[in-house]
Amino acid sequence: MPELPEVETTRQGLLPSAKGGRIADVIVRDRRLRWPIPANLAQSLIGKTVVDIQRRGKYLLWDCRAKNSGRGFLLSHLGMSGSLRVIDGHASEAQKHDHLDLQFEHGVTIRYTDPRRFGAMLWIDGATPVHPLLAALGPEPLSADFDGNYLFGVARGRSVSIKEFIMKSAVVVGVGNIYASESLYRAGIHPTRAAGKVSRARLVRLAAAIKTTLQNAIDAGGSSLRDYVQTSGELGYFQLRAAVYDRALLPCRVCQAPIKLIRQGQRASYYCPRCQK
DNA sequence: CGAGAGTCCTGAAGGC
DNA sequence: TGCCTTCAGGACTCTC
Repeated sequence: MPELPEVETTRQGLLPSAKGGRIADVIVRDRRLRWPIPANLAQSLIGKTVVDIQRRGKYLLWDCRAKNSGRGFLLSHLGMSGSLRVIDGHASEAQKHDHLDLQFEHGVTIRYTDPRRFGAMLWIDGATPVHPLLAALGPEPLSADFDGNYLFGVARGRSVSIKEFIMKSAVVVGVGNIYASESLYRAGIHPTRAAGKVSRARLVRLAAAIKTTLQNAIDAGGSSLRDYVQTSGELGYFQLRAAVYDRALLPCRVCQAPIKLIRQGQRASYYCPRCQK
């Protein structure tokens, strides 16, 4: 499922095909996503040029402008099974879960596929990307705004586990279940420890671990599970060798202790009982 | 306000 | 072989 590295990889994969391209048509096959695709999405997009694609957390913001008739943003999210890929031409042999096509004047189609339909395709009208979904988001994990001191400040008094804490989008965006476990392992922090009880020094390590883990995955082109599809349409692959994720009972790569699997907030958590305190 | 549970969805995997 | 159950997961939304 797409985590931040996959979303960033997708953004980078789409840019060369989309940037500067003018949208000729929008084919909507199924509106039933996380929220229904708005009825005005197609008419809002058609005739506009995609001048840039930005990322905020796991959301993509497609900056769309028309010469005379305004500006707006396509707000997209891949959910957990969504993908966007570039197709040459406007061929329409759509498969079962191909819910939306963006057809460009220069002959390229960008196709959105999402079997579980947890993703989103929304429209923001106007010159600034303001939207309720974006209003309460925390800092970008790879930005200078995010560091151990910031984490320490927002974690004070919080009894929620550190693992669930770093997965909250209001704390920091883009840290999903896989990278939460991987980052905590790298930082040597036990996932069930209360967020407010982790020392400043250890949160400094954690923030650094999150940055390293995400950046490594981005550099590798995005790791993936099961049904992630790259923008080129190739199947996803594990570029990042997981240290703990999905390795229950397998030996820790450092100390050989069997990796533990527990459940936190209805999510699987993996950790090394010896390396993480 | 925070914490925890519920919710959407489909496909894969496991049990019988 | 086939049906049924369970699980997976992002993140919003609701309840207490």
